[in-house]
Amino acid sequence: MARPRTTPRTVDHPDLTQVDLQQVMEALVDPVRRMVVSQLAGKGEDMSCGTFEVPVSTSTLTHHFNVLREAGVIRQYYVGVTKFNTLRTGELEERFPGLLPAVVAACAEEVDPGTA
Amino acid sequence: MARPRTTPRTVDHPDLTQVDLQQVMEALVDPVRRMVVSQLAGKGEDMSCGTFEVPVSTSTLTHHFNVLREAGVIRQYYVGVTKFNTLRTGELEERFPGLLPAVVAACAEEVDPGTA
DNA sequence: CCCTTACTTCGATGTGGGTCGTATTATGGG
DNA sequence: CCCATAATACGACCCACATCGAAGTAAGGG
Repeated sequence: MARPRTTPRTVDHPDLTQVDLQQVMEALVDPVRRMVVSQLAGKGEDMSCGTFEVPVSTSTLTHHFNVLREAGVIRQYYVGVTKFNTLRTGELEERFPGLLPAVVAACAEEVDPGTA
Repeated sequence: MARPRTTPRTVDHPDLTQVDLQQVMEALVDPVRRMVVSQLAGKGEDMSCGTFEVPVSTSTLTHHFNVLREAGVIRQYYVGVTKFNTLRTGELEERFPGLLPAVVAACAEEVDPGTA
């Protein structure tokens, strides 16, 4: 019986009760991180880290994902060598009602003023 | 007939159409500025600059008022030597629906978790 | 096994912004 | 007129953070 070569890579996520507004605001104030959130919300499905359209290097992008994850905005999980990202929409809504939708809507409106 | 000694002091305010999300987010990400916004929203009436409870010097507070005003979050006007502040609630709601209420609610919830 | 793919880690860098103290200006009262 | 009050302007300081490139690690395919 083959023992697993390595432990499957896991990712830690904070409970939303232990995330405060300051953290979320700091996560959402960066334009690149808002792009990530906006693209996740727009796509409606999980996206791998490499598929985001952002004007920064991959190492910088890794940093942004960390910030978003630690602020409880996104959830991440590995599938093989690829890391996927989801918005923690429902949990965030419970913790900070209306906040994420308002920001996402404002992002969308800036990208395409007609759509809103 | 006494001519006015000086022109009455006026304050410039941006039109909300020329304020972008980045500016508003940057304005609201600072905890001191959120205290200002929160106290304004909680009080329900205009407040003079000196009546806010914030843990910074008056010169720093002046800076925060400037940032909030330039981001279109507050409106300021002089009455004699005193400067008053109002939230531009309605205009902001039109520009970024739901954003200010969500932030204000989150602030209030942090200060007093029971009230929400 | 090696190689590629996908992402991370680390260290260095630069800059923006929050902070303060001091000096200054504006208004109103005595 | 002079002074007190309210707030601003200015300059300096400091630190957090976004950014990058280069090197590292982990999974999977041939």
